[in-house]
This record gives sequence, C-alpha cells and structure tokens, in this order.
Amino acid sequence: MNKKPSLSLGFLEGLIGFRLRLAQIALFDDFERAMRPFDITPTRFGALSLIDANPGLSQMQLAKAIRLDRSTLVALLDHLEKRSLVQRRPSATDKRTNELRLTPEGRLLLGKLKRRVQEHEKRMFGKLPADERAQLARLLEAVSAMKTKQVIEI
Amino acid sequence: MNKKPSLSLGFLEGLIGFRLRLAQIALFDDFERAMRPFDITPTRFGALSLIDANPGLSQMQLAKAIRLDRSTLVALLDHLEKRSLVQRRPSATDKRTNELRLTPEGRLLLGKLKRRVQEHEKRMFGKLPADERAQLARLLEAVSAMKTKQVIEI
DNA sequence: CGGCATTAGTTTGAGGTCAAACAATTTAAC
DNA sequence: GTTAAATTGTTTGACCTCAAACTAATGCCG
Repeated sequence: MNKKPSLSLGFLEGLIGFRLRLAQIALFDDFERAMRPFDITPTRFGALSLIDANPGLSQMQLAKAIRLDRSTLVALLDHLEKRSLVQRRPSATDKRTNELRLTPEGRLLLGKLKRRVQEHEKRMFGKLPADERAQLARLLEAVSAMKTKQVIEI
Repeated sequence: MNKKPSLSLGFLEGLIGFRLRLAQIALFDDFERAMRPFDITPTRFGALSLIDANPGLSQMQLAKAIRLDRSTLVALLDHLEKRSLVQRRPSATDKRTNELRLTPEGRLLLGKLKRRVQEHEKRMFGKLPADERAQLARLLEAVSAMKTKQVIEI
C-alpha cells in the first residue's frame, strides 16, 4: 500500500541549479495557467512589456533584452502583429531595422496582463516575508551577473 | 559614443519571476558550455543522476522526478541507450514497464560529469557566502512547493 | 471469472528555441 | 570614395518539449 516510495534525488539533492530549475517549472506552470485565456506566455509578456517601456526599439535590442535569439523573435513578433498588439515600423534612419511599438489594443491588453502577473507573483512569492523576497531577488541577480570567465577543455 | 543606451526593464524590473528566468538562462548557458565535450544537457544529466540513485526505476517514475513528459523521455532514453550509458530492461513483474539502469560506461561517465557539475556550481554560486547559498536553496524550494490552489477564470 | 477503466511506453503533430546561411544595409578601412 | 567587414531581419533545419491518440498490460468491480 506504499504508494509513494518517493525516489532519492541522489547527487541532484545538493545542486542549487536543480532547485532553480524546479522553481522555474513551477513558476512557468502557474503563469501559463493564469494567462491561458489570453494566449500569452512569459516570453510574449516580456516582449510586450519591453516594447511598452522602450517604444521604437529594434528587434535586436529587444532580442538581447529578453535573451532570445533574433531568429526566434521573428515568429513571436509575427504572432503579436497578427493579433494587432504590436507594430513593426521600418526605421527612417537605418533601413535595416524596424521600430517596434505597441498598438492601442496592445497597450490595453498589457494593462490587464500586468494585473494578472501581479496576482501570479503574489501567489508564488506572497507567502515569503518581504525581506526574504528582496533577498531572493538580490541573489538571483547576483547569479545572472556571473559570467563564464573561461571554459575548461576536455 | 554612448554604445549602451541600455533599455528600461519597465514592468519587468520588479518581477522575481523575470529575475529567475534570467538566472536560469545564465545557469543553463554555463552548464551547456562546460558539458559540451560530453554532449550532455542539464536534463540528460538529471536523468543519469536519478537512474544512478534509483536503479530499476520506471520511465514514468523518472519522468515525474525530473518534471518531463513521458513522451519526451522516450527520445532522451533512446539517445542515452544508443550511447550505451543506460539500459532499458523489461520488468518481470509488470510487463508494461521498463527498469532503468546505468551501464558501467554510464557510471563511469557520470563520475566525470559530477565533478564538472560541481565546478559549474562553484563558478555560478561560489562567490556567494555559504549562508546565502543555503538561503537561496531554501527560498527556491519554498517557491517550488507553492502549488496553484485555484485558477481565476477570464 | 469477465469486462472496463487505468496505467506505461510509444508515436505523431504542433510549437518554441537556437544556430547557420542569406540578402540588404550600414560602418569601417584604406 | 571604394571596397571589405559588420549588422539587421529573415528563412531554413535541427532539436526539445508537451499534448493527444494508440497499443499492450494491469487493476478493479460486479
């Protein structure tokens, strides 16, 4: 009748990277569920937010900011443009680039999404005391800032 | 000469979820680089570790433990089996399931990988004082433990 | 026992992601 | 100023992931 032998994590037990991956999956799961009615993923939300905060930015700038390959961004923007949330406008000064802007519909939707995302963050982190939330944010930022100096060969 | 206007993060600025995603990307990047000579991804490493720690487990058990869809696991195990690192052995007691085990080569490789992963963790978290690393692990675990109680409709 | 729901592994299809190759444009070098 | 190098957006191909449908086997329930 023992239904949960519950596997051993073995070596994974002590790895912060593994813990972070699990947290990421839980987070994505809740986000996805909350945004399902709008068909918005974390990546799409990030793109909308950054375009909103930096109107006129280029696809390369956006791609770097959300850590997405520029080729991946093409389909994502196609999608958002098809939904009339975003507009690609050829730059007058550099004909290689597009200037990205939210449409009025895009701004309207983003407003709703922001409220949902706040609720999502509250669900996922609201149980933690404020100082621990701040600590978590600080530590995560420190990890992101770590750059690989040098890679060991074979 | 200002080469870095450096976009505003806007609404993303205050989101722990966004910070966590950036940390995850940085982590994955360093991991991937360190393991490139062995063609091992975090997911593959996780699978090898769990099989090592729980010899004879089934594909479903493994899939749940590493949060992977069972259909995804099929190709992953095909790959590891083709490399003679893992063995699928049909269970005698339940003919639906396979018992998973590492081969001697698998155990040998995993040993090397563990050392690399330790170096990787040291690179990414080593700069943090030990108590902060522990705190980070604890907080991440708390986030993973958050289960969506209920989802708001439209 | 006998039939039906459940479970395990697999296959297939849709979508997200990166890397490499390409054309158009801009920048740098001479 | 002309030519070579770098940059931007795009397309294509490979891979990973999930979800749904399928098959074989087990468990349940009368």
